[in-house]
Amino acid sequence: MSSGRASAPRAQAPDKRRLILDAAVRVFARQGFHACRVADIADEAGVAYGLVYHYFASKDEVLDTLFLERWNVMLELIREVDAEALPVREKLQAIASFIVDSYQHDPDLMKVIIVEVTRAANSFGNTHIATIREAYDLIGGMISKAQAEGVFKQEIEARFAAMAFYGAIEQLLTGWIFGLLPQGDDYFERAKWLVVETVCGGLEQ
Amino acid sequence: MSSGRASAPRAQAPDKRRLILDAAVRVFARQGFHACRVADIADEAGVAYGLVYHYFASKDEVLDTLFLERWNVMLELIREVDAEALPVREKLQAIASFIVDSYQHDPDLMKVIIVEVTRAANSFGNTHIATIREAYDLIGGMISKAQAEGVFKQEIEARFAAMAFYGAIEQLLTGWIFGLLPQGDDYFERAKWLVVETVCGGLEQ
DNA sequence: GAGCTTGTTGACTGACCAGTCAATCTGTTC
DNA sequence: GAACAGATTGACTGGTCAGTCAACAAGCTC
Repeated sequence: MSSGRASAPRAQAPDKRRLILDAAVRVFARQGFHACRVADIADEAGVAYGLVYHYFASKDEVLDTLFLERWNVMLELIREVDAEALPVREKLQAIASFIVDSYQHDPDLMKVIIVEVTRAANSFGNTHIATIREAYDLIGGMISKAQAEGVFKQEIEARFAAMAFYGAIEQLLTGWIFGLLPQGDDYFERAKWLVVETVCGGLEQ
Repeated sequence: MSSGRASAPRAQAPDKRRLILDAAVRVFARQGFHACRVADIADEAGVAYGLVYHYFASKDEVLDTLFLERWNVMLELIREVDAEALPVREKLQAIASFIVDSYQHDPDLMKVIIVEVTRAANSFGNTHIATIREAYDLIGGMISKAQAEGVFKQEIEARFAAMAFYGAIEQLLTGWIFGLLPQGDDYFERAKWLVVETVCGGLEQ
């Protein structure tokens, strides 16, 4: 132990950049983006104040990074699902599951993304509107296709239905975030099913 | 005209308090609560900076007032509807209509309420959580009753269904707020119907 | 019109905090 | 071990802004 060989790349050298990002998630979730100071992030990460600015150009960029990292994973999943030849219901099920799983896996991160970006019409939401929109459009496309195939009713505009579907999921997460709905593996599983059952049941012919 | 009789209560003396509240709605909607300064509100209202603090204890209290004014009207409507002997679908229709009408009538106010309060888990959302919850609980009660009557399926937890329903509506408003969905009288009418059709269709036995 | 209350004004202050920067440390190369 | 690059530190600065306050105005009462 102690000094050790200098050449050995200290097993899993703590990636400070990652450390800062993870700390930021906790701080943003706890205090909110606006209410926290950059110093809080540095303290939480156990690094010096200035190091945050070595890795990120600004406080905003930290949040941007967190959001894009996760949202892009979701977009990729949606595209993959979309490419497969599955019934709409299963496609929507996969999306709902992914989002709920994301929350189950890292509630803080999802809280930050939803509260500070996805729903923040005056700040980050506006910055990332194009990226956010992509998800809505992809879901809208799935629904539209299902309508063309005669699986879903024609009378309900696909774009609107997509928003309603996504909004229903996000509001379930919001319920968990606010402590308004009971949590736990069982509830998460049922929620995935529930939202698809509800929305698809209403959309099917 | 000119000086006029001093005793006459100047026809509809401009209620400065109201003037400030209305100006605040516009400013909050345009710039966001955090990004705007109290001076912006005063300027928009055409009054002196200090007057804001004559009528309100803080910047926060201005937003609190706006939120409570409107949310209480909605709670009252939900309670009224709940008291009547109507089919669930019509009750939910009334609620969806009220919310969409509210947006149609004053989009800025609804934007502020949704973006700055209802979805702000780290600031005002937390402060008003009890008041917000009341609405969810009332809707949950309606759904629960419909389940007991055999109109809605039992398998879907009422609380979760209520959140999904409310979330779907709010997301439609969000779509309008972000400019992602087309607006106009026709779309508003269709949206009211759509959200109820979708959700009720999925919940009914 | 004196005296009171309430409304109105805007300059000022005190705290806060994002972002800068010069200095120091660590590791690597030749 | 000199020389260099990148990582790390934290004190400091410059600007911002919520909230205060002392003064002035307007209306009301007797």
